[in-house]
Amino acid sequence: MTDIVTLDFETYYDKDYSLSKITTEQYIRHRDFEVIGVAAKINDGPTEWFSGPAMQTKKFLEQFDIPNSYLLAHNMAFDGAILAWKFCLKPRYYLDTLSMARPITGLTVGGSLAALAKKFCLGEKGTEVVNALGKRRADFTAEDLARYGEYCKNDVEITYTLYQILRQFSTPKEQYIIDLMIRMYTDPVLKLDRDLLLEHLQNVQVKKEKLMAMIDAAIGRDELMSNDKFAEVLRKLGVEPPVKVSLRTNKLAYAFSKTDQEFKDLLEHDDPRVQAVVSARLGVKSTLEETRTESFIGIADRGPLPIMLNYYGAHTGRASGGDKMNLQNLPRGGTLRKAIRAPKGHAVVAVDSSQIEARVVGWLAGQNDLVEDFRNGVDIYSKFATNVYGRPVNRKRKEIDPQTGKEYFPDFVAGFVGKTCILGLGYGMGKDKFKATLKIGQPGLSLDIEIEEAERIVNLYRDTYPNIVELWSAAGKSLDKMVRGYDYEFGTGVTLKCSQDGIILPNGMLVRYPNLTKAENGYTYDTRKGKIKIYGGKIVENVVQALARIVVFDQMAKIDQELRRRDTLEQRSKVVLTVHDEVVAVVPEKDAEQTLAFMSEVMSTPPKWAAGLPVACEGDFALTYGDCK
DNA sequence: ATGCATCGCGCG
DNA sequence: AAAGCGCGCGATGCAT
Repeated sequence: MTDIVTLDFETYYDKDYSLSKITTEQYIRHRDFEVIGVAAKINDGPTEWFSGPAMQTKKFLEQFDIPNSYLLAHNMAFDGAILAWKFCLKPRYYLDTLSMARPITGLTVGGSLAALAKKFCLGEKGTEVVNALGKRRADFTAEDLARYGEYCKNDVEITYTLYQILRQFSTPKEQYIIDLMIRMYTDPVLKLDRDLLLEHLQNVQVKKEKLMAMIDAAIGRDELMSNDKFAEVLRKLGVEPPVKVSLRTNKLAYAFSKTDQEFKDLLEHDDPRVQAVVSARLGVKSTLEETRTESFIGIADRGPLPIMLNYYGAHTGRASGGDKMNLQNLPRGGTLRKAIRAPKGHAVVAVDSSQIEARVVGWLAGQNDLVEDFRNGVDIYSKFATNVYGRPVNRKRKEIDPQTGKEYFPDFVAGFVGKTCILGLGYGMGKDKFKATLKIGQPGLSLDIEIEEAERIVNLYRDTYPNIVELWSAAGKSLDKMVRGYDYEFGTGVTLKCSQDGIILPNGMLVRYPNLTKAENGYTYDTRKGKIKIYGGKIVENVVQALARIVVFDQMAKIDQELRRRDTLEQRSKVVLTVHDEVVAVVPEKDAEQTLAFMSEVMSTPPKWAAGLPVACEGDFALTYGDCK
C-alpha cells in the first residue's frame, strides 16, 4: 500500500504580500516568501509540526518519502508548488481535498477548509490563534510558534478526515484528472516569450495612444471608460447616446458595447469627431490584451508558466480558470497565444474535439439522422443552411473573385447562420434571442433578419430534429420527478437516471440541483450566488456539457498516462493544458508528429458508455501554442 | 479603503 | 408559456 502523506504549510504574509493581493505564482516565487512551519503526517499516524530554517525544513520533509507517496493537502496547487519549487519534492500522485469537494459541495459551500469542516461536521477549525500578519519566522515567540503549530496540525487532521469522506464520492479517473491539473501547475514546462510580449505591450499601448491623440485633448481616459461621462461627451457633439434594455435588470442602459449596432454605426457618423471618440472608446475599453500581457511579462521574468485550472470549477464539471490568470479565454489568433512556447527542443501539440456538444445532443436525443451525418463527416452547418435557404450551401467552397482575383467563401454568411442554428437552437433558443445572436454575429459580420424569418428558422430546426425537442420535454419532466422524489430517466444514446440530488452521469458523478424547488413560474435551485432558474432546455444543455466534458477529460487522462510514461527530466512529455474541448501537450520535437497521431486516435474514439457517439477531432503541432492552428 | 452588483468581453 | 448555456477578470458605481 502506498502511503498517504498529508501536509500543510504556513507561510509568511503581510498586508500587500498575500494571496488575496497577488497570484499564487507571484507569491511563491517572490523574494519575501518564507515557510514559517509545516505539519505533516503519514496515513493515520500522528501529525508532526516543524519550524526551522529552509535547509532543516527540507531535511524534515525528506523523512516522509514523498516521491513514493500520495501527497494530500487542501489546495494542493499551493502546497504542492511550494514542495516542488522550493524543496524539489514531487510525489507519486497528488490528492487535493479542495478539488475533491468541488463536485460535491462546490455550488453551495465555499472551498475553504473551515467551510468544508463545518459542512461535514469535522469539528472546529482553529480560528486565527496567532497574529501572523507581517511576522517573519524569527519574529515569533516560542509560545506563538507552538500555538501556530497546533493550529497547523489541526488543519492537517481535518484535511485527512475530509479526504476519507470525499474519496467515497470520487473515482480513479477523476482522481487522475485532479492529479493532472495539479501537475499543470506544480510542474510547469511552457515558456513565455518575453521579447515578443514586450513588443506586444508596446504595440497595444501605442495603438491606444494613437486613438487618444485623435480626439479632443480635454477628453481623457475617464471620459471614455465611464458610461455616464462618455454619454456626456456624445451629447456635447450633438449625438444622443443609444440606449438599450439591460438583459439582466430590464433597466435602460447605454448601448456602448461593440455588439451594439447602433453604437457601431457611429463609427461612420458624418462628424469625424464622433467617429474618433467612438473608435477611441471601443479601443480603450477592453483592457484584456494590456493587463494580460503585463502579467505574462511578469511570469516570463520569474520562470516557466504554471497553469492554474480549477478542477470541476463549473456546475457541469468543466474546469474554470484560476489564480487571477484565466488561460481558458486567451484571444484566438492573438499574440498572447503565440507568446506561449514549448521549451527548447520541444513542440506544443494541440487537438480539439470537433463540435463535441452538437454531437452529444444529437446522440443523447436519439436523433439518428443527425448522428449518422456526423459519423459520415457531413458538414452539418452547411447541410442545415441548405435547408434554411432552399439552395445548396457549402461553407467551405472557395471561389476566385473575378475583379480582385482573391479567394473568398461565397457561402460564408449562410454557413454562419447554419452554425449558429446547430450550436444554439439545440437548447431551446427562441426567435428573439436567435435574431439577437445573429445581429451580434462575429467580427466583420452582423446579420439583421426579420423576426418572422427568425421564427421560421427556429421552427425549421425544431421540425428537422424532433427528437431533440422531445429531449427538452423529457428533461423538463425530470424536474417534477426530482422534486417529488420519484424515479425517472431520460436520454436515448445513454439513459440518465435522476436522483434526489440531481442527474447521474455515466461516470457516477452528478449534475446537482441543490434544493430544487417548484416556484410559481418554473423551477429553481440554490447556489451560493442565489437561486437559478432551471427548465428542460437548460437541463439538456447542462447534461450535454457534462457528458462532453467526461468524454474529453477521459481522453485527456488516457493521453497523459501514455505521455507520462515517456516523460524524463530532459525530454518532457505531458499534457499541459485543456480548454474544454481541447487538449494541449508538450513533447520532444522529434515525437510531435507521432504524438499528434496518437492524440488524434484517442480523441476519435468514444468511451465505452457512448459506443454510438461519433467523435472526431482536429489538431496540429508547432513551437508555440498560437501556431497550433 | 473595501465589498458587492452589474456590465462588457474574452473563451468554450 | 417560454426560456441556449458554462466560465473569470477588469472596470465602474454605489454602499459600507
